[in-house]
Amino acid sequence: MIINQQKNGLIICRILPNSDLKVKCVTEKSEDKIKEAARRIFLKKGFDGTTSRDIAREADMNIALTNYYFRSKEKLFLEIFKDILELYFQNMVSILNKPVDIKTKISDMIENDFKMMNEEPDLVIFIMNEIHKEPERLFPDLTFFKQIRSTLFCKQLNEGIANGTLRQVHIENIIPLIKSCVEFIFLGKHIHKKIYGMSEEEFNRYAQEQKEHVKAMICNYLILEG
Amino acid sequence: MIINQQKNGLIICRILPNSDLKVKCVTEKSEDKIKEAARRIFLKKGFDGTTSRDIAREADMNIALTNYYFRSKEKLFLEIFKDILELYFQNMVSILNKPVDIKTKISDMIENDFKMMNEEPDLVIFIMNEIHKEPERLFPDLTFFKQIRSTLFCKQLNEGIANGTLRQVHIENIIPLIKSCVEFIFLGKHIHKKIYGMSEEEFNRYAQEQKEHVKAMICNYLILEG
DNA sequence: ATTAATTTTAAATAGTTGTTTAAATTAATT
DNA sequence: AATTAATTTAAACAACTATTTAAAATTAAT
Repeated sequence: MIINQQKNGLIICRILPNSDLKVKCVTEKSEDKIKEAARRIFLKKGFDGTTSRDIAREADMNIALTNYYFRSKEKLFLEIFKDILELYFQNMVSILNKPVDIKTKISDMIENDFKMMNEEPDLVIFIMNEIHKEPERLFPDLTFFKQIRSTLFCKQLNEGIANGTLRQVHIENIIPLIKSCVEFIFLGKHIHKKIYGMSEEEFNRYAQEQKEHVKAMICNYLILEG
Repeated sequence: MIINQQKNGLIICRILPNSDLKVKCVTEKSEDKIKEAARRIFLKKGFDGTTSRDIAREADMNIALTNYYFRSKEKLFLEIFKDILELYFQNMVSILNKPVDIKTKISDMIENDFKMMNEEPDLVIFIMNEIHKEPERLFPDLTFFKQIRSTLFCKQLNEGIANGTLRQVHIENIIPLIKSCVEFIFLGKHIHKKIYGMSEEEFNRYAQEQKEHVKAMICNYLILEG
């Protein structure tokens, strides 16, 4: 048997005519295929805009399988939503805990947000919109939220305030300052392009500019000179 | 006839028994009732989450009337969406044109955003989400967008940059800085309350704090000290 | 007062929604 | 190889969707 690994992840097995080998194609589990397809569609269209048939079509699966594996559209959504929320926050918390100085950390946070908004442009508006529409159903026992208050960043902030190198700002004030300025222009990407007459390339340049302004502005404000 | 104007806008007319006067009760036009009801529901649930029956129920009108007056749910939505976009932008442009110094104007912008987010908490997330989902259908001939580039604020910014009192920042960079920090914490109001364990009152205090930080931070950055 | 136009109504349209069924197929276990 | 379990299928379900119809009720015009 000759095996050629291909670029796109497929494995092609050429079996000799007189071989008694059998090939078991271990394809992705149906459950996972559905969940990934649903994630894509939910992110793009939101819960209300997504139909069971949209998901089945995207996953290339029979319409009944969503309910076979996940019991209902709602249950599937809640599973996916929890994953997305955890991803979003774990990412943030792990940067807040990095052993670097506070200026670098602010820069890292902003760079990370910038990267995320480019790679997953639907993610933040999706989270915000779904929570805004129905705040209660989407917060089960997500205790990992409280982690932020015990991150290294929080400790660094308090120390800096204590020894007079940082301005007296609460953690809940400074983090939104860091996150909002970059995320906002991506949240309203189409509006901004329209208002200021920017092409895709021009927007990208503009977003880069904005990123640097935000870094400078926040550090200017937070870090006290002499 | 004795007329008493009431607090809630109702007018009560008491007609004397032997009077030959007739009272014509000019109630709100059905078309307007539907549009206003639709506006409320669309803002709360979004286009996909709103059904024709939701609108009819909210307006207390027959289900067929929406299509009688507006031809379709889509047409009604587009009309309302255009109104909302214009309201949002005209409000902003009129502040940008106010004959006050740039520091006051930044403060006014932030105060206005703060007020708006409190009074119409669904407005900004609604605009962003609907445009994000379907950018093309929602921009017909909205040329009023370009107004921003010719506001007094823009002129003041360029003058300040020219005479060295202001940092060299493009208009498209500074306006999102002003708007994002306040709007963002309201966009994610429920998330922020959850993360930092805030009650409604605590959130309001926190939002006030944030507002003042943002004012100071932006002015610090933009306005260069002698 | 009669006619014409407008507005409102209940009912029906055809299509879509999330979900279920029961049979068919495949895989795992004995 | 036979039996059991797990997966997949096509078809159906009732409820709901946006929209239309045609008749009724109301208002305006003559």
